[in-house]
Amino acid sequence: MEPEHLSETAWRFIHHFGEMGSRWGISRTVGQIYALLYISHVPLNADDITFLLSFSRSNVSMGLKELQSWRLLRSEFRAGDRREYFRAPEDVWEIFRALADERRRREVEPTLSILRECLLDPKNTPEDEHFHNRMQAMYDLISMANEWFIDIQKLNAEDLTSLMHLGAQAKKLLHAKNRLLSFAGLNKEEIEEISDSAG
Amino acid sequence: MEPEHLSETAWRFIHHFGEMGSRWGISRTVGQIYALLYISHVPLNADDITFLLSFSRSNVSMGLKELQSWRLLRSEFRAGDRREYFRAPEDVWEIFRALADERRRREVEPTLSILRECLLDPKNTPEDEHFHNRMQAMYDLISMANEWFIDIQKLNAEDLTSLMHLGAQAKKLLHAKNRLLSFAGLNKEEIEEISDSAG
DNA sequence: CATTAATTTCAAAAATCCTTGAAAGTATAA
DNA sequence: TTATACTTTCAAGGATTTTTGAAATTAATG
Repeated sequence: MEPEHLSETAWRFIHHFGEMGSRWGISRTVGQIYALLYISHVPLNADDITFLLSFSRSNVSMGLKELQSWRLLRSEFRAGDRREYFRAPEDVWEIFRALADERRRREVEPTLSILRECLLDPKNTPEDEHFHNRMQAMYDLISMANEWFIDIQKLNAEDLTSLMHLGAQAKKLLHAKNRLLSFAGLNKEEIEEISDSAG
Repeated sequence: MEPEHLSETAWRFIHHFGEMGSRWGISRTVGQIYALLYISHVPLNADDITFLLSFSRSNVSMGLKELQSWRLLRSEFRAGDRREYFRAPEDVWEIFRALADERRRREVEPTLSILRECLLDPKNTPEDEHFHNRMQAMYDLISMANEWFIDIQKLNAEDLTSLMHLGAQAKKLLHAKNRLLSFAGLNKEEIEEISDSAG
């Protein structure tokens, strides 16, 4: 059972994500394959993808392999059919999280390692001193963002939504909460306890 | 006055950021030029960069032009010297913010436009319906993250730090605050007022 | 075990992206 | 105005990345 050809709209979507992928270190092909799997209402096998996107079979195979290395695919087999069927996870936040986490591991962590190494090197001149400070500043920011993402990653889609809508206002909240609790005459430990129980 | 050659450590740093750049849609050269400017204790002109990194003069010129298009450079002139001297902003958060904002404008906004267009297209079949829902889900997440970043961008480095350290706990705070204010017998408007004044 | 179905590997071709030097452009100084 | 110092443009060449088809591999079936 061959799948139908793609609609005009579907192709526009797929094409755009191919282009975007190529700006993000993922090849055009891989971007398009993923976009197709993302919008498909039914899991697809490699031949379906080859047919729908007109790539070579081997290109599709390599693309699927790469997507799997990013942990971005689910796959299944069917009775009486040897072929493997692929699909993208339902939840967009889950997809984004997988992608971001993999980049974190492949790119951010190695960068932090290099920075740590460089920070250990001896400082012989005032220029070295300056260099050291700049690297430290960069290390601090990347490290903080890295930790932050590890933390955020634990949230489900709903909690993420409320946190994001909170946005920059979260800072205000912290102040407001502490002020209120001070009014109420509570001490630090009691504040923490209430915060925890409210999660 | 020629600048000295780069130290071993400096070269390691520059080389790594060149490689990283090439995974992020910025060419190796451009990545290295920026890394050099970032760690330099003194502003550099195009010839200094050519000398230190051994690229062609024209490559450096184009690289600097690209970095300027990303709003990542400061430049200055000196009395009795026609050459333009470049440097990176001091504040790493400012750099990151400029980079992220430019990507937001160049990549995220166009993606949202395409999605909006696709979402307007007619839904003729159940497959179209499914496709529509998936695009809507993606639109919602990207749009939310986009708004969030616009919001976060306004923060200075210090406030960013406290917000990030707050991390996923911010959600708890929201609940804790509302509970406490309820205890205190305040209504919604009063809560907002206190939150605002505490910023 | 041999056959068939499906997938993967890999080296070469194609496409894309990056770098260069020569030439043109711009602006200051004499 | 001409000479000089510096910067930018651009087409050609070089390097890297992507894509492909043929051949090898793996795995299920009769």
